[in-house]
Amino acid sequence: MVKVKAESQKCGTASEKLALPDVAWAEDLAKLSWALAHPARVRIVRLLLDRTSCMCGEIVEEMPLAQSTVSQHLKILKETGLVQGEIDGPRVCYCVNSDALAALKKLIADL
Amino acid sequence: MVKVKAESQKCGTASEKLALPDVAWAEDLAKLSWALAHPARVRIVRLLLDRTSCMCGEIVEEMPLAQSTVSQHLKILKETGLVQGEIDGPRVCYCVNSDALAALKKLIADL
DNA sequence: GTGGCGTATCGTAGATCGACGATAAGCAAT
DNA sequence: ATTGCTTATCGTCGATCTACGATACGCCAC
Repeated sequence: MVKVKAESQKCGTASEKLALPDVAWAEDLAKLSWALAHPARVRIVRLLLDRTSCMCGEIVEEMPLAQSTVSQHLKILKETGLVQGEIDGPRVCYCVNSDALAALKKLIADL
Repeated sequence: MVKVKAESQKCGTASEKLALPDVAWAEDLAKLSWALAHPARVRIVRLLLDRTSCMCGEIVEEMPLAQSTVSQHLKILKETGLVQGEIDGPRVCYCVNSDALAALKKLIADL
């Protein structure tokens, strides 16, 4: 839906520049894309989608990575908003933020 | 903020393993996502989509980056296959590879 | 060929990532 | 309060990214 006005002219005039909102838009998409820019994070998201929720320890078992490394990836995913964790006693139950995922899908689809 | 659903579901003993193809799939998606994991590259792709094709020099003028930096971003985009450049005399006309873009859209949409 | 234009590559420097082990922090049960 | 389990953070290392200027390459026009 974030359509940009058509400046579909020939590659002759460099007069047009990207609108300011476009910069923020690019940063949003870049941030979300960056969250998925590592295979481990992609697999984590996939895992959470398959299970709807999951503990950190289980993710660790699925991947050849140390617990601290997985925790860091989860932190990144949380910072981008793609994943959220709910404290459940001594554990944390992670799940995908479907709103953020939908936003990413829309940004990509509207590309 | 966004709220999360109940944590009641215990993530019991389902020690499922990701299928092997899933690893390759994750790497593919990660690679494509990585291409868009930088605002400059997002803007480049957007610019190319708006114009269907564009020279490197024009991209440079649209962004506060040196020509060599833009060239490096273009190289990354080419390596991922999202963008391709046609040599047109002394210049290079870049355009988005719609197949690769469609592949990315599908990978994201199927998430 | 020479010159000029557009692009790619090189080399460098600073910042960030990705990985790990070690350690701290939080909560439930004893 | 102490123990045990789960997760987060710290500190560090090597690798990679990002940016830039400088330079090399390719292609026309002259």
